[in-house]
Amino acid sequence: MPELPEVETVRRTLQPHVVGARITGVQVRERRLRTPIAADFATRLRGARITAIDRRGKYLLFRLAGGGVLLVHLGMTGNLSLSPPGTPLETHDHVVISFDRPLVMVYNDPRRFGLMRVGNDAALTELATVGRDPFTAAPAPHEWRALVRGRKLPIKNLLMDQRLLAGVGNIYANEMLFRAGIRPRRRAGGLRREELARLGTAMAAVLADAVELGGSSISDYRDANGKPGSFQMRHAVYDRAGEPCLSCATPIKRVVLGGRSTFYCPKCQR
DNA sequence: ATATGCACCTGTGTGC
DNA sequence: TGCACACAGGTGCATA
Repeated sequence: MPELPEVETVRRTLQPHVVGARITGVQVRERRLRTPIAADFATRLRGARITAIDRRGKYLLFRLAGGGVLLVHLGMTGNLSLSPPGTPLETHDHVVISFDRPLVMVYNDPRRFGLMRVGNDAALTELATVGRDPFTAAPAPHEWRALVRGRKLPIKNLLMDQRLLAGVGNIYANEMLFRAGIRPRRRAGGLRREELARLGTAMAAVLADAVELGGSSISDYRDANGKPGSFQMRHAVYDRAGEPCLSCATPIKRVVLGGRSTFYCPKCQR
């Protein structure tokens, strides 16, 4: 579920409540995430004060006083939400963190594809391969050339390569290619200069709009306050197979690229 | 090095 | 109503 705009929305909605708070309790109800939650996870968090929340691609980094980091990835169905102490827990509420204020932060994740780890920046190996963040550090036009040079894979697959551009997932790769007028299957290295320029513009616009609207709520995504996003109302192609293109009314096509559903308008995207 | 396919896990929707 | 199957926002590993 959560791609860059959703993770950024969660970060923004957590920040005012959690930054400055001290962790007073950590309850791990289910350790079996993508990588099992370490045995000393709770011990290392207890007593720590959160000084900031950063984001790198789809990762959230809770900065802890003293140099530690709580690293969180929401996977496909992960969710971080705030609630008053004493709120009944629900199925798949795997981790509950309480603070020195009347507030708890709950990690819920039905499919358990997410990740929670405590360490320092150097010890968090998963951060080593995270590429540049297209929301806070969008590639300049001349940098696109270097990103795609010699690459034969479909441009959509390249957009979703977290080692290059961290944060773009299936929804937003589809949407930005529609806005750029480029077919998802086009070989990345074969795109012309003006197409790359259009893609850069489309990427910035789609991400900005999506963050502005609080992300996309397809089924169960909510921000930290339980509020859904509304960018799904703006989806031009994602999950619209057979429906008319919003621009030319041609039926939207669905194909599979890299094992992921891919949607495009055969007329507007060349 | 690069590209692809599948496994990981639970929930939901569809068709029989 | 039950059952089988396909599919879902992501990533990592095995395989060519």
